[in-house]
Amino acid sequence: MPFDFNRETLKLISDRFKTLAEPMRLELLHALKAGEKTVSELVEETGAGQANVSKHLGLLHRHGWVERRKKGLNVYYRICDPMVFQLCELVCASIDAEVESRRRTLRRV
Amino acid sequence: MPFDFNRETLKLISDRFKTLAEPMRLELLHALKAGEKTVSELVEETGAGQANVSKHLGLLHRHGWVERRKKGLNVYYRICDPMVFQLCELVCASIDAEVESRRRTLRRV
DNA sequence: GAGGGATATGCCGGAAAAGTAATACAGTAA
DNA sequence: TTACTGTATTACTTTTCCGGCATATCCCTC
Repeated sequence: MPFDFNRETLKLISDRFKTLAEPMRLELLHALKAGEKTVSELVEETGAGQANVSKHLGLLHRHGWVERRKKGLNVYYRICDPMVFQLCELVCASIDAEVESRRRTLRRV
Repeated sequence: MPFDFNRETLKLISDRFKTLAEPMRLELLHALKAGEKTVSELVEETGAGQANVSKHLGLLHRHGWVERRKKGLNVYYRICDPMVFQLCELVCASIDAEVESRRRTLRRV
């Protein structure tokens, strides 16, 4: 077991969850699943403002979810750790479980 | 694949991450790992205010992470879906990976 | 029913974070 | 150098959320 769950560690973990707790950032990560892309491409794809996209990418980069590479005027971002998709899949499963649980509750089964 | 990642789905997923993006809630979940506990016990264990603990538990409950059971004056909370600990372990692994990555970067390896 | 303990809820102030616009910075081309 | 493009950063506004206080609600005991 690499961690004991003191306050400091819990803060680290929650910070990491917080990074994923924004639809726009998830959208960016999902867009990058297909391969590395420039900021402009991501702006185009998401329809969000350039400053906004840039800030979210910066945050994802600071937290180690994406890496970047400069090429001329462009900056290419790419997924650093595909584990993020495992996390999303687990969360999706938990959403399924929640929906199913509520269904059972409603049916009084 | 149960989900396609449209805006609505991304909102659902991010909401779920957001629920875990708070040290206090992680601490509560961790405390409940040992078994179901009352609000008072959790207040005692965490040292937080009663209203605060109650609100966090309510949020965790609304999002399907914990279940509750009333017994006399007390309300017993318990983990609903142990998957949350899988998520934490994955995040811990990603923290390790990030630390290691930064180490490599600093060493220019 | 009255009193008291356990839990939930509503309100408020402050901190954190998101979005936007404007601007600064870097790289390219002429 | 000058002009232009892509990206990052800053300042500002608005929204969201946590924590604390007071209070309401529920349930037990007497």
